[in-house]
Amino acid sequence: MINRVVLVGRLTKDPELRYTPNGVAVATFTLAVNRQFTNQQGEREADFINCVIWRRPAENVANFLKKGSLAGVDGRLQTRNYEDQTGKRVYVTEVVADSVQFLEPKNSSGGNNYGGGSNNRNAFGSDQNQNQRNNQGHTSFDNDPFANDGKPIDISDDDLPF
Amino acid sequence: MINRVVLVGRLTKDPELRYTPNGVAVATFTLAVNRQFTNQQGEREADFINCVIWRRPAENVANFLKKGSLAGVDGRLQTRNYEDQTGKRVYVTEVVADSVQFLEPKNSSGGNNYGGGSNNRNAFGSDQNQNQRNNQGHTSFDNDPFANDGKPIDISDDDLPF
Amino acid sequence: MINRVVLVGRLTKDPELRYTPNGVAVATFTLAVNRQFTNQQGEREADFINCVIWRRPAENVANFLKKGSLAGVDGRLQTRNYEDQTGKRVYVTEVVADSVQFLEPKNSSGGNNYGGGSNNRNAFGSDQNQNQRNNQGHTSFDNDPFANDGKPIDISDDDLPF
Amino acid sequence: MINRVVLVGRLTKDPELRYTPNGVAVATFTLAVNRQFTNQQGEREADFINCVIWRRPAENVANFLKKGSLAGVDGRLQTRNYEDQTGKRVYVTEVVADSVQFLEPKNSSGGNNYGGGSNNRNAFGSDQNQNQRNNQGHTSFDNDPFANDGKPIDISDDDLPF
DNA sequence: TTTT
DNA sequence: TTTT
Repeated sequence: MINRVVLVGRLTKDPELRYTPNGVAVATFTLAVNRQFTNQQGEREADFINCVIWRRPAENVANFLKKGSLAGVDGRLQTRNYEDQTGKRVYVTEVVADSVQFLEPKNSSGGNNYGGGSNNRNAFGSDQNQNQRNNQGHTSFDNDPFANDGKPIDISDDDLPF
Repeated sequence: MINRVVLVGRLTKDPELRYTPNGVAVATFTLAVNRQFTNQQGEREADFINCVIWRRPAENVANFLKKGSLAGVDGRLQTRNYEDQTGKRVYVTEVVADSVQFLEPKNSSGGNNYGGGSNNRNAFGSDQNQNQRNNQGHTSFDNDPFANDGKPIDISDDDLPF
Repeated sequence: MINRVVLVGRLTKDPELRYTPNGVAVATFTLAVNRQFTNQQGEREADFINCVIWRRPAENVANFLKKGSLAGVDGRLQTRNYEDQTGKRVYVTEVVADSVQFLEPKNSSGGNNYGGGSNNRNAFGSDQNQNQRNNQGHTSFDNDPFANDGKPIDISDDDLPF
Repeated sequence: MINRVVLVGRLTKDPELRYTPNGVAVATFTLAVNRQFTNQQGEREADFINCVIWRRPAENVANFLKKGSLAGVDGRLQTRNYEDQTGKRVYVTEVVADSVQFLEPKNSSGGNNYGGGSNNRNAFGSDQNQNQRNNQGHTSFDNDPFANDGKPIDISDDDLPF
């Protein structure tokens, strides 16, 4: 059956890189996609779409994108559900990316900081994401890749698309 | 920015047709889209994707699709959030359809009942959705089109895409 | 860069199955995709879009689709050019399918013949495409997969997407 | 039926803006979309896809895009055919854009010239496209919007999508 | 809360 | 050269 999504938008935060117990990389990020039309208050709203990407491109995403980066995603919609702390079932819809395109101009450093993000991607110094970026000290997880806090959910190596 | 979704799948239930206080039709339905590959247990899983369509095509959807119907959707991803009964914020991602294509063969009546649905679309007799289908006794609403129970959320005429 | 096409339409003819000199299967077919709106003469026109699919799914297409079959295509646009008999350069745009979905109902045999096609897919008897369908007597080619007549063009194993 | 195309690529030349006899604007341009994978010679090839856009957005395209600009297109595939000078029928596949997104950074002037294009969009001085850009001296046409030379083909107001 |  |  057909299931295809194409998005172009900006990352709302730096991407998160994690590893399954089997060592498979998975990056998650949220794209803010501005709507074409303004609402009745004349504001241009945005949709905030959670995206997941696996394996090698996950590491590229973590290395080359940051908060504010313009990116294109070609992927498919996936639904999951899990039980939250209170025992309530939570339904999640996210985009599993087949590929992510980096749409920032190459020389998009320094001045073009887009007002956010750590921006020390290629820089030395303290970076709280550094260990993940460098693929050491893998943050292994067996749960929701969008959860920071390690509540066990249902993502494991089983979710690998291939 | 680019936000495009194309799906082909089957309705998990009969579509729901409602009307905003201003009398604008909106239909909601969920598409089950079978995944291309089987999981590690060898099962073919599906994604269950909530869809919304407005105005005239909403009435067509309510009239021509039912549980089990094969349909194609061309639309965009939309995110919303609202507070549930317990005060918890719920995040929703759904597809706002620009168009819905009916992929059932024309003569898909009688024998081809696909084992589900009320299937009295053009028939007489008791149909709990009949009043909506016939566009009388409009179920007006000012809330989540996916909620059956009228808890006020955030969809109103403001959400009309044009 | 992003290059994505999704189509649903009907085959204008039985698909053509060929093999590269290296034995790689490639199927070609044209989808008639009816336009949403009628023209000023009130006619519903169609676009006729050439599609190519490689390898295993190519053989599935040849085996399961025929003239008039409803099919969905998820793929990308490709452009090529070649010199025709008269030395004129011809520019071609076609869709390279990643996947093709068969949208005919399973029991779409007998009565549902859609007035065209050989329709002896699973049948015995004379079938002029049989040798291709059965993967014997491979029609090897080193040219335009849409050309019936073997004029050498530019498609070879080099064109394999992976 | 479903017919959807999404592209991100760079304009191979400045867009061409024309007007139908009825004064409807139409812009044409070609997008170079780099392929994801390199060919057997290790080169990254591109597909060159002709695009058309009508009415108001056509004028925006002519005003804001030029050779080398990064742009996204959301549209549908269209096929046409016409008879060339020699009486030979020529088949054309192009993308009719519903919307075009400008993906260049705002401050993409001066230094960021991307090595091509006239780049005097907002500048004074000789610009062979100026009259078109300024919407005076409309280049009316009743033929192929991709032909520079006015050979009558088959595009007229009839081709307006709405 | 899920379809064939 | 076009499908239902």
